[in-house]
Amino acid sequence: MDSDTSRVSSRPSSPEVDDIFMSALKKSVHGFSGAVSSTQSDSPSEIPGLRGLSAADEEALALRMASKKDRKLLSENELQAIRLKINSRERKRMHDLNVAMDGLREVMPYAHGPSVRKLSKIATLLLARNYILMLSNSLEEMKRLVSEIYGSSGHHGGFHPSTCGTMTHAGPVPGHPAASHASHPAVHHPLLPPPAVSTASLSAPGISAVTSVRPHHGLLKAPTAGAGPVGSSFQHWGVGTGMPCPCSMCQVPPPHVSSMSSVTMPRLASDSK
DNA sequence: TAGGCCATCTGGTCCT
DNA sequence: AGGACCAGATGGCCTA
Repeated sequence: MDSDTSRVSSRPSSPEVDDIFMSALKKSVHGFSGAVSSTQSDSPSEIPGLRGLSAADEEALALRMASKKDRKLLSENELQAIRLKINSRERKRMHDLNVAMDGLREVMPYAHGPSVRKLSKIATLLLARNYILMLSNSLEEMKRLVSEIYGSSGHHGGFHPSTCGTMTHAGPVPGHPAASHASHPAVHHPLLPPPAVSTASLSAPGISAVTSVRPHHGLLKAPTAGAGPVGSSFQHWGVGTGMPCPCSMCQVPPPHVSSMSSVTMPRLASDSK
C-alpha cells in the first residue's frame, strides 16, 4: 500500500500502471509469458483456475472470449492487450478505493502515527460507522438538551451564565452564547466520550467485530498517544481552575451516557488482553 | 506455522 | 461497445 507506512511491505500497493502495462506488453511480445505482477501473470496459461491448460485449450479459451465479444477473432496479442488494459483499470479502481480508505482513516479518531498500525479496511469501515453513530447520538442529545433548557428555564435564554464566564473552556468556543452551545459540548461536554476515546472508545455495536477481525494485532501500539481529531481537544474541566464547568449545560447529567457507553468500544479492552 | 490482510487477476453483470 | 462494479481465486507479506 502506498500509504501504508506502518506496515512494512516490499510490495507496492499500486505499482505504476504504465510501467506494468509496458513491461507486460514487452514480455507479451515474446509470447504468452508476460508477467504483470510479482504475484500473478496476465498470461492466460497462468490464470488461476486455468493453469495446466494446453495450448489448444488456451486457443479455445481465446476463441471463446472473442466469441463473447463480437464473434470476431482476436489474436493472442490483442487479447493480451485487452486483458492488460482491463487489469490496469481494475488496479486503478482499487487504488482509488484505497486512497478513499486512507482519507477515511485520516478523519477517524484513532491514534495516527508511524508507530501505530494502520486500521484494516474492515476495521476502518466499522469504526467509521460507529463514529457516525456516536456523533449522531451526541447531536441528538445536544438538540434535546438545548430545547429542554430553552423551553423550561430562562437561564440560557440568550446568553451564558456569568459563572460560566469564569471558566476557561478547553476548546475554541466561538461566541459561547447559548446559540453556540451546541458546539460547546462538542468541545468538552460530558455526553461526549472522554479523551481516551481515540480508537477504542468509539466502539459501537459491531466494533466488537473489529476485535474479532483482528483481535491480537493491537491497533494502537501507543493507546494513549495522539488521540485523534476528536479526542485531542476533549476536556470537560475548566482549564486552570481544575473545576468542572458550572454552567447548567455542562452539569446536566448525561442521560444517554449509558447509550453512549454502549457505543463505547470494548475492542481495546479486548485488545489489552 | 497458521491466520489475517492485502494486491492482483479474472470473468460476469450492469450501466451509460 | 466500453467502462464500472463485484466477487472468487490466488499468492505474498506480516504477526502472534
